[in-house]
Amino acid sequence: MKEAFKALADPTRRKILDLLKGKDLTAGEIADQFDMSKPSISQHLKILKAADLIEAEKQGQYISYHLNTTVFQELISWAMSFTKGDDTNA
Amino acid sequence: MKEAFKALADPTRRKILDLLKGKDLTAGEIADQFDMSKPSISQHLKILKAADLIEAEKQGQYISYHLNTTVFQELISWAMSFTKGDDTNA
DNA sequence: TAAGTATTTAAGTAATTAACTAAATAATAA
DNA sequence: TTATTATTTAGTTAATTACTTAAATACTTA
Repeated sequence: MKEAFKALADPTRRKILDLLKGKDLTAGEIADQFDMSKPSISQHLKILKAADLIEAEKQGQYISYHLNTTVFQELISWAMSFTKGDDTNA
Repeated sequence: MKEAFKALADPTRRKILDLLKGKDLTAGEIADQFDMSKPSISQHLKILKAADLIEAEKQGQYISYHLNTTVFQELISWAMSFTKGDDTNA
């Protein structure tokens, strides 16, 4: 989760996650949505992958990215522990 | 939420939030839990407050801090939108 | 009012981050 | 094999962040 919190701090990376909602996209398709160089987006993808928020799948000369929901679920549990008399994460 | 994501990226700030689970604490009581200068903790508290994750209440010469759960709830909704065929935040 | 305690603000610095361009790798197509 | 396309890695730089110490502010008590 430590990595995920840092990964989520950046607005470009959060927008990438939004783009991946519902549909998988290649690195290039993702980069096309930003006014930023492809290497910069590649770096962001690397950070999101290291945080286990996304997964990559090589398809020929393309690399397809998709969401990995497990860390989002952990995040929900974490946040819920602050909303009640819950001491799950104590 | 933008501010909250950045605030949550730092482990010291996440630990402060954990300390505030269940009980309110003064700035000094919080600082005592860390091997770090009081001004540094004060800065972290300022960032958490700016992100609406905590609220401050002046009590005489002390300042008492407590959690504000609203942003945590927003965070839960946000994270949930990634876990299903949900397009709430689309 | 003067002294002490609690906390913040200010100013400076070292480490980290996010961007860039150029070069490398990998797959496909001619 | 050579060229083209897709993507990443490497190296550099500017901006941001997280700390520090010193000074300022605010309240309490003698």
